[in-house]
Amino acid sequence: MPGPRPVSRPTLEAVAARAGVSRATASRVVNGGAGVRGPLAERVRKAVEELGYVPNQAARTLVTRRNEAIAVVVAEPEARFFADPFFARQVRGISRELTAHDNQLVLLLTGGESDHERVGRYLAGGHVDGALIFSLHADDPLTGLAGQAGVPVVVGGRPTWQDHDQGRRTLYVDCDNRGGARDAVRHLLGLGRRRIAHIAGPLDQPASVDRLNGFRDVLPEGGGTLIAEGDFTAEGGARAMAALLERSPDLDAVFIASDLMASGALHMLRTAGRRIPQDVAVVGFDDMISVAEWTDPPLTTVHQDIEEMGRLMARLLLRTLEPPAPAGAPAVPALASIVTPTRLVVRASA
Amino acid sequence: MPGPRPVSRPTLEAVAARAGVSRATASRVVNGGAGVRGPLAERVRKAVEELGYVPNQAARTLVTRRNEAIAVVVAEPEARFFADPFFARQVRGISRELTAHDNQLVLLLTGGESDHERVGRYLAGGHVDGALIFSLHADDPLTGLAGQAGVPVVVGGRPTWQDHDQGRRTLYVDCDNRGGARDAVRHLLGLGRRRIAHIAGPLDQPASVDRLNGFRDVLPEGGGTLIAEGDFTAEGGARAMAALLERSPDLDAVFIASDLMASGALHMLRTAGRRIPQDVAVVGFDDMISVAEWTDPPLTTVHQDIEEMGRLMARLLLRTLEPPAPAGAPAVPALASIVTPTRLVVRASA
DNA sequence: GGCCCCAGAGTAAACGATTACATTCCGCCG
DNA sequence: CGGCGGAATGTAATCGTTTACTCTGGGGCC
Repeated sequence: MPGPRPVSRPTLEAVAARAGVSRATASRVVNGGAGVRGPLAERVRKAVEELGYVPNQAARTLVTRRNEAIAVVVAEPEARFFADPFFARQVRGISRELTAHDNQLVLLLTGGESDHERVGRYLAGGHVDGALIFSLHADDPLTGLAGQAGVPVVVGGRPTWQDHDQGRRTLYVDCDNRGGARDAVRHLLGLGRRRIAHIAGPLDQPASVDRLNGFRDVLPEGGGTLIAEGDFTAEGGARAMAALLERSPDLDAVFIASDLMASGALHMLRTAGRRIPQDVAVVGFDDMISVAEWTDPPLTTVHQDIEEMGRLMARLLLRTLEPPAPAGAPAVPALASIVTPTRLVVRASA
Repeated sequence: MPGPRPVSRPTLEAVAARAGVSRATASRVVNGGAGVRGPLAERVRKAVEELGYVPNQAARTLVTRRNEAIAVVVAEPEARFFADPFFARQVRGISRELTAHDNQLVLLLTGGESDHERVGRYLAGGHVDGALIFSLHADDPLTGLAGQAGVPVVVGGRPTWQDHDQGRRTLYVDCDNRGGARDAVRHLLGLGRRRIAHIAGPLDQPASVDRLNGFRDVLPEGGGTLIAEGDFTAEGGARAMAALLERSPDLDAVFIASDLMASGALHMLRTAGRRIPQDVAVVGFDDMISVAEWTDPPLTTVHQDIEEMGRLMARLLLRTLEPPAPAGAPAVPALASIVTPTRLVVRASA
């Protein structure tokens, strides 16, 4: 037996009737009450209260063309992405910022190619005012889809195709991957290490490339046998570590492009009988506390403020949506992509 | 400079005009085309194609009172909940099921008390057709809010207040926590362990209580000094383990109510010089692969199919929303809460 | 004291779809 | 050959808001 059929919610009409005013006046009060005299406004507010009136968003959207909702689009060709705490945190920051501005968060998880069409349709359907896009790989068509649907976009992480016209224009928020990597490697040098290896993430992802470039900024000669490519999983980290140990048994430090890979690598190093940090010093990247603090030993790593990045993405997008400033207004700073700083957190592994 | 102002999307009116039919006919074709003759329908479809028409959801919702959207409400008084891979997986299952039925997922993260009012307003506003609610604690008013807003609800995990009238009626999806716990403890018994301890989750959460009850089903005498309460974090697991070791230094096995706590406990056991599983056998709960497979040694644990649970939640809710079957139709099975089975996965720790 | 003007309130026209109901058309049966 | 019925199509009401525009009344200025 289905529950009680939801009683039809009161409409603005009902509120107006109860307060003895016109629908227009009631509407004005509900939306801030500018231009309505005190006592009248009060009557309307009372009626709203008594009836438990809540505006019907569909009707409102229909006329204002505003949804007060933004989409978070997540490409997850591999299962990993969404389960990644990295992403979860970022969504949390986004949610905070959005609800602070009374916007809703619509989550779009896309699996394969077929889903892209669905997402495109959805964005084009005008369900949301803007989109925050996370895609793992270089060739992801999602951003293009959104753009051509006329939906403003901010992407998470630097896009690869900055050389395109569209790429250059695309707003993004990223952390200072390259600078963070430099700090990590300098720290290892400071500890007196001289055979420093690197486990990179998949090199079709800009973050991986940037971290690798940071490594090379400090160690231009560090090449070939001291670099291995992982896949941002613990298992991949272990495999890469094994490969490095075989090729360069004398390495005395590793900078690893993610904490998760680092946890796998630590595992492998222990298995190979290396003591950490005495024999091999290890530095990770991300500062995923649930990982970094609980490895054995606790991981020295490059911290990035993930939640803040999410917040910034949302803020940037919302600003994009604001109506262009009136002529006389104080000039707002132009909208631009954001790169947040990183910070080395020293624990026991290096 | 803002991008190109989004060109106004074509309306159904435009499609109708181009196809040379009335709006009504065009609408019928767009919604499945029942009762429209072949050639006409074809003309309409062509017009849709050429104009790139996408129905305006707001207008549609206004008249049908259907949103094709459901809310996922997550109480996260502590930061932990959302970052928990457990939850992420469940959302993934939900998303799969929803998009398979062309429904959208609206994510509502609620922080403190103040947020509850916001969520209540949102649900009452008729933005969504139903809600999936995850709350950590017993006294969470979210379910009540939704119910009183007339929005159908399915909750994740058994609610505590099953004794209430409302509680009994509330639909939920949970895994067989109690049975899983029994299997875990029986496994330890089978290994010849006799001093078996338990680290429980916070006992204001039903899942924790059920797992504890499963433990007691098998070991009714297992009491006092062999039970400690954790908080589902690795750190809390470590603390609880330390307490147990102090109170009962002779314990030879632990069943721990979550993998994350287990990882902390393993850490503590090693620190205390215990070999695993020789000195102390350890069984976890959840089978969070990213945790359980990478502990040292890999963790024996109780597997639950989290993604499937998410899928089931969504399916159950969608079924609730279906119009009541017409009189003559084959009787559909009554809607009921679901308890999914668990399965012991044996790795190296026990 | 008359006028102008403006702020405050009301009227009504959108917004873009769905759908009950009216109309038309056609084939078929008696 | 006329009328009947049902399927295909069109007409128009409706959903609940916002907002441009009109109307009203009263205060300030000359």
